[in-house]
Amino acid sequence: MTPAGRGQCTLEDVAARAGVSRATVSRVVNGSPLVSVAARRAVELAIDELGYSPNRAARSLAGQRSETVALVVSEPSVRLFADPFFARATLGIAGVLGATRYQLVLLMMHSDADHIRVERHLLRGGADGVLLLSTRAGDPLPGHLAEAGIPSVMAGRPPEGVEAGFVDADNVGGARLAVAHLIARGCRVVATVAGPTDMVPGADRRAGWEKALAEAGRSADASLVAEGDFTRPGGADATRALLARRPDLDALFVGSDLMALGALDALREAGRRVPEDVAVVGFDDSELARSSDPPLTTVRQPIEQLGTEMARLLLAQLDDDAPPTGVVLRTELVVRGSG
Amino acid sequence: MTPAGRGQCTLEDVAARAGVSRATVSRVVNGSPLVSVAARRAVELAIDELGYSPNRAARSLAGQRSETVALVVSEPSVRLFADPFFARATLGIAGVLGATRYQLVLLMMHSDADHIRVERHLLRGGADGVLLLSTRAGDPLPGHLAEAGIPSVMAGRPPEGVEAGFVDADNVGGARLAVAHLIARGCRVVATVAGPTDMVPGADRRAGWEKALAEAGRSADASLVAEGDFTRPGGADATRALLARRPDLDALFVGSDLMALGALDALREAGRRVPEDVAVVGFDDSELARSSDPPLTTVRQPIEQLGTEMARLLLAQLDDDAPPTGVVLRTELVVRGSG
DNA sequence: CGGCCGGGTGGGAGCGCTCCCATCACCACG
DNA sequence: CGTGGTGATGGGAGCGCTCCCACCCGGCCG
Repeated sequence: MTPAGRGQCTLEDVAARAGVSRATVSRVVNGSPLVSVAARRAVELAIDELGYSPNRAARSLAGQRSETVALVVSEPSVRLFADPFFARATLGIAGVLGATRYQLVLLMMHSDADHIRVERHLLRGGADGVLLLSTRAGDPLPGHLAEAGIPSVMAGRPPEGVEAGFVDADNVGGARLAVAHLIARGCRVVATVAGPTDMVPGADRRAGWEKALAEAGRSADASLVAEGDFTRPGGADATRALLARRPDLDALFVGSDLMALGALDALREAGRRVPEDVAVVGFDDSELARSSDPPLTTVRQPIEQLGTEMARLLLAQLDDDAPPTGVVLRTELVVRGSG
Repeated sequence: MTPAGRGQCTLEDVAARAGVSRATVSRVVNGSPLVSVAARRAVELAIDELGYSPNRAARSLAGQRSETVALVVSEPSVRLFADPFFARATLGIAGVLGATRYQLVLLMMHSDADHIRVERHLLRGGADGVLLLSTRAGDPLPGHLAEAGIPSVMAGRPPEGVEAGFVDADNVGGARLAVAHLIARGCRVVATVAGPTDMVPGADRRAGWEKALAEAGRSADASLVAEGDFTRPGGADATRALLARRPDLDALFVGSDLMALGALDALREAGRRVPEDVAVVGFDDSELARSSDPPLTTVRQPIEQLGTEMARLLLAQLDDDAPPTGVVLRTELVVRGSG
């Protein structure tokens, strides 16, 4: 049986068939320009006939690379963004990476032990590049990767002082949009249920709220802020606290759709009508926003595009060794019934 | 500098330090029993001191294995189960696999071209085992993998004639539960919005509906079935068709929560009150079910457990070469406001 | 007491690739 | 017509591991 069978065929086989040396075939496969047109054609023909495809393990062993991109996700965030954030971003990432020689390896961190395991693996060269889908501010991983010179791209702005590529939705801008909308609607007291301030999106959305208030000549009084934990009950609790503190509030900008649902719960419970008594705007435009009662006015971020951009930025570092850069994606306001 | 630095250290280094040969170290690492206690201890000590961990690429090159488990997902289904199905199942899978030597590689199939690429890659030995997270009935991939002798586990029952491991939720049983509940509630005309019959869960849930009706001594008349495509508008359309055909219906079992939301839309539009005029039960217990108006009574399936079981079954095939087996997970009824 | 068996061990030959270097043809120049 | 490039090529030495085989040594049998 010829080497053409299922049992893989090697560079050597191709070389023999094309009447050239192993090295020349390798050059063709890796796109080196130092090959004559005739040789290149012969090799390409042989590759087609034999159905050759390079052996990953051999390639990465000899080349001291892993041919792998790691997608790092920490578990709590998967649960948190229980809405399709993870799935959609991954979709975008896989779409871009599927067309390259890189394999996408999933690294989920459940426990602290996982955290250590994952970091060791990456620092050991377990992946050529790293995509960080969700990290808390204060997580040392991005910094360590940068120090080790391992290309990486984060979803969300990197913490201060860390030189990493990133793709972020325009959280500040989106929040401003939302709050400006509430003000334009005639609301006088615009409070906010903010996400945890130790998470960048939480902090940024809150900053956008402040900015919009400042631009309208209003002050962002501390009594107008309550912090939630990005969950539905958390949003409800924060809203109750706000209601107790500021019974005069007539608008609520909430740092995530999930928390906004909690806010709706609390408002209903308090007998406030939405949007007549209190207008509510969320953030994310998750699936949930469409089916709540009333449907949620919210800020949409292009999640799938976030994934594709992350992959693209990483590839630029990996293949064209471009320096790490950042991209900010535009967000838009989706007006529904709640505000 | 000793080989202990960041720059990896090899079997040979460990062997030198422990005063044994490379082969002996390899035996220890791979758990061979043919090593004396003294040698084993010396090697383990050396490994700890040097912080050795084996090189994946070398191992898989020499061992003719890939040390990899592929998670295959087709894109349309990610979009469909836009609810956290994918994320949660993946969580379960990664949790189990993280503790093993296998890497989890993500393979998403966007286009038909991807389909071919993925199949070729797998049939070439691109992964030691395969986890199929979502496949349509009629997809040849599971069959091809089985023929090639590549261990695999599917989410959902495999198509007829294919010998593959699988983990399935008890769709039939869950549907029976739901319909029995509607009947016990006093509903007289229980119709169903079924999922596409070419998808196993769609067909099974419909079968459960029929079974429950039969058990109650009622006939599953064809006029009581409309097929949706697992989307919200699809569910609404199917419901409209049912309403036109059977204005007397007073209960609806819907094959997914997303379609059930569509059903609620259509019922509201037709002026029917839920659950007073028409009781509605969904399937999945997605996030959405909790926040709809009224909250959806639905059938819960243990998605994360589905993932862990899939991983476990695959590992059994891989490491203990157990034959492929199937597991069916219990579903339960969650009663909320809609039925 | 010679042979034989078998657990424990070391050496060596790859796995399929990349990359460096030597080689060689060929051209242009002095 | 020699010399020095320069572009194209082949050969060889690994990358770090697994696995086969040969080896050595002790105990036990005949």
